[in-house]
Amino acid sequence: MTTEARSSRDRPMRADARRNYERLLAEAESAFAKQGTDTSLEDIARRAGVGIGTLYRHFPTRDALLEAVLHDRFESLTALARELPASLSPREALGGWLRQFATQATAYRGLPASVLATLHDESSRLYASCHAMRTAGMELLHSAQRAGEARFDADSADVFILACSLAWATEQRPEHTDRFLALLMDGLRPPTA
Amino acid sequence: MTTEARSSRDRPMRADARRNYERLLAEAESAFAKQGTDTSLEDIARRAGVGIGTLYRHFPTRDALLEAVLHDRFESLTALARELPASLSPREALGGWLRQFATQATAYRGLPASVLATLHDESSRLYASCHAMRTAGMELLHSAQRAGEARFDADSADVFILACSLAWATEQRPEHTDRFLALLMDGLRPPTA
DNA sequence: ACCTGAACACCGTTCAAGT
DNA sequence: ACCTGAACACCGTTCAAGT
Repeated sequence: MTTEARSSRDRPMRADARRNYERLLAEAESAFAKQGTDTSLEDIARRAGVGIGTLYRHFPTRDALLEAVLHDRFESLTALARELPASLSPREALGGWLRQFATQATAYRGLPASVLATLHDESSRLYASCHAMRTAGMELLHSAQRAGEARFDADSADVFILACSLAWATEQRPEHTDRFLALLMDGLRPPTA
Repeated sequence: MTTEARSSRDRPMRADARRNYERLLAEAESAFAKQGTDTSLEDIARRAGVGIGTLYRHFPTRDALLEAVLHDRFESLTALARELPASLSPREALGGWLRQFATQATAYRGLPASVLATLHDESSRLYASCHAMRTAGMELLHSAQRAGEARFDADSADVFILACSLAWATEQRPEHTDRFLALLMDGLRPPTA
């Protein structure tokens, strides 16, 4: 199954295999950044100087490769969601997290779509990593709701979709991130406030 | 240039050419609906029973084909934008139009992205047709702003991007269109109201 | 255990040859 | 004037053969 891909983080690898793994990761990172999440896998292998088969051995699907590239980002977003409430009001914490999420999710063109797509496919490696981040982030929504600082008629699935839409909009006009975010946050305000 | 594609609506065509044109349009419509805007052009030609060259002759680019398929939708959205203010308040007119826009833009998966992408490419046939619709729709935003029923710190380019994000979100959860729309409309409310 | 690249299937796009 | 389909370039994915 995904044993090969996993081993790179969990178990030792032969030196040449590890080197190939790292090279592929580095090239994938830069290719996704430059060309978007639908960039050519063959190109990545070529630039990394390995056969296409090697890419598939390490990353059996495009999602597996994307997950490896995104893993650290997702982890830090999860961590952020747990730290923010310490220093900010529930509403501010949610806003701060959404802002960071939108920024991170704009790193590669097409990422918001890829992230949402993965949530429909539990078998994907991206799913687990993404799910944890989503859960942590949406905990901030629940806190804000309990504190009466966010409306109740939007479940976390909705809000996560909106967060992705926000990222999608941000992708179109990065310089207006703050406006889009402000609008989303205003929309999330409880009706009576 | 685009003379061939144009001629189908403007000038007479040889009978066989017209038949091919109609068939291609019909197959494209159903292929876009079933497979999204990135569906295979070869497949469309095959289903229409014509050579791939014939598809390219009538529709030199994917956008040209998309435009032909979307033309009527865009025209009716433009018309709607002009009719709504007669019977509704400026704010309600904007909301009603956005609702219809989101619904229409969900007809084919990937459409919100295609529509936004086209606005960066003035030479595209889709551009003109899309631009007219956008202008008419965003006129409703300006009316609402003048009536004090929408905030001023969002220009029409922003709001159109948001409308596309709304459509994008709707694509993910069609059954929650109204919630997403309500949230957007609340976000557009003037701060003091 | 890992790597390679040929092989297969598929698509986008062009264009010479046909009617 | 229009149609056809072969030709070319490219990509995703698999797998037999190599070390």
